[in-house]
Amino acid sequence: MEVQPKGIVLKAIRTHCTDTEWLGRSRCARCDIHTTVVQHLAEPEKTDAALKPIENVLFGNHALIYREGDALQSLYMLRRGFVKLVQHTLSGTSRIVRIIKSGGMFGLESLIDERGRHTAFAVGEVDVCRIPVKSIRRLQQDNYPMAEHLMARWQGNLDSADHVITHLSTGSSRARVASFLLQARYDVSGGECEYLSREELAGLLGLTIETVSRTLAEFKRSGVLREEHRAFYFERSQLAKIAQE
Amino acid sequence: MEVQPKGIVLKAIRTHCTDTEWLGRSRCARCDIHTTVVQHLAEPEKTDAALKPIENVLFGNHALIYREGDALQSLYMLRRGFVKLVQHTLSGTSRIVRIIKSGGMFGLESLIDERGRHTAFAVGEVDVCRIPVKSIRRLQQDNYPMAEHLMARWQGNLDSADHVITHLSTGSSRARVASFLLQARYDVSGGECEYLSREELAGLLGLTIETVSRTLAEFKRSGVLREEHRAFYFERSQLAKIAQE
DNA sequence: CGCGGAATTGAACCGATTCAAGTAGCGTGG
DNA sequence: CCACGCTACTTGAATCGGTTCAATTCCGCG
Repeated sequence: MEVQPKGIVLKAIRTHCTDTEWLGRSRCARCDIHTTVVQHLAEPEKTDAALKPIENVLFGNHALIYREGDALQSLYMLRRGFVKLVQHTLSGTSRIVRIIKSGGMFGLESLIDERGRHTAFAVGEVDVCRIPVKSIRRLQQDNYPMAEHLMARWQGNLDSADHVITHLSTGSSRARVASFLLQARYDVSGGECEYLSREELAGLLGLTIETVSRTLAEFKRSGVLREEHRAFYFERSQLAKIAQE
Repeated sequence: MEVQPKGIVLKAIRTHCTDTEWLGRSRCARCDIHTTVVQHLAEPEKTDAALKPIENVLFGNHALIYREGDALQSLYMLRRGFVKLVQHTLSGTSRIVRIIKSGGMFGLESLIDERGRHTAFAVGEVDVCRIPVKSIRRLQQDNYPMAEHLMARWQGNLDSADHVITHLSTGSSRARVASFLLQARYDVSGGECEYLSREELAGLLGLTIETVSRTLAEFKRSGVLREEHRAFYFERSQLAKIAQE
């Protein structure tokens, strides 16, 4: 229950928890993500009722969203920012299992048995929709094509987990860091690239902070990587070569 | 597309592909796994039609079930034995991403976009039901509570993947091997414990064959582990202590 | 019996970790 | 505005652990 991730300090927890009206229908209806979840609204009036309990919540960097073992009554849709899902190992260190990117969902396990599988932290400024399980069930009952979307989400998370196993937890430190940069860069849309700290990178790649730092430094020295204002720049082909070492 | 896992040789591929009658209804109806997938059969006659195309297939050890990148038209329910899901890394080596145990499902991605995410091999004698995506969709159309079961399966696979990340890909070789033994032993029901080869263990734990062999040998020497007739015996508490090193 | 694949064991090597020290960056308060 | 302190990051040197390469043993099977 109690999670004390080594070296990670929780900073601000700002939850601009809005009243139901503010977000209930007016916002959801025009949310670009909304359409991917609730499509083909055959009977809008029913949908509105189901959507009302959805809260829009903002978290500051390092904010705790939920803990491993928590009883989750909601799942989350990430509208902006990144969320890291952390599990602690038997030895007490913590391992980042997945990075959720905007548009992704997490806490889906709440639909199965409510037991949160990870501790979820905000990485940077984060904007989520907290969707009560009840809302989902209600939509499902009304026979909205909810299930298929959810299954696709599950598969997406599974793909992400498999990627961490195959590419970020296997091979030399050079290959892992390169693999991370390739897919991180690839997934960032819009240019602004808020990225993980060295410590978070270490937790995701199963390496130490020092090794990550050294590896990045070496990449920079050899000219395949540039770092400016907390953003990385590189040529894909060069890093791709390193990733397959 | 072409997968050539380093050092892994495909042996026999025996597919006792049965005619539709043999399995169609008579077998499915009394399959203990069947009930977990298709419950509450409101209209049995419709279900029968959907279940008919389900094939029961046997694979020998090391048999290839499908390849990474294949267009899957079916998903699989494992009735007996183990299946390993393998992905190849950028450097050409292969990594075991998940071990499916009897009762588990794999190839669920066929429901999303048909593209097989892994190469699936039989580990030992394997008995699967190959369920066409069409059958699933048909059941779903008829409003059977299929979706929830499938979501639970997805979550189960996700839990498994996360476990590989957190416990089998992190920490010392001693801790990883101990963690594997703990959960492997725990999951084996019925006593007979067909287990993975050293090579497969290495692929799952992200170690080399030699390291796995050495670690197991050390466990045996120090008295925490016994190996007889390809089965491991140990006291949970002792290995649990090692797992948290 | 002898073959071949899997597993074991040894020794040298290499790369990641560990421990320790130093630097850079940033917000706070004097 | 600078000084301070905190944290994140960097860098170095020594150590440790896993890999690599090579040789040997074990075991099932024709």
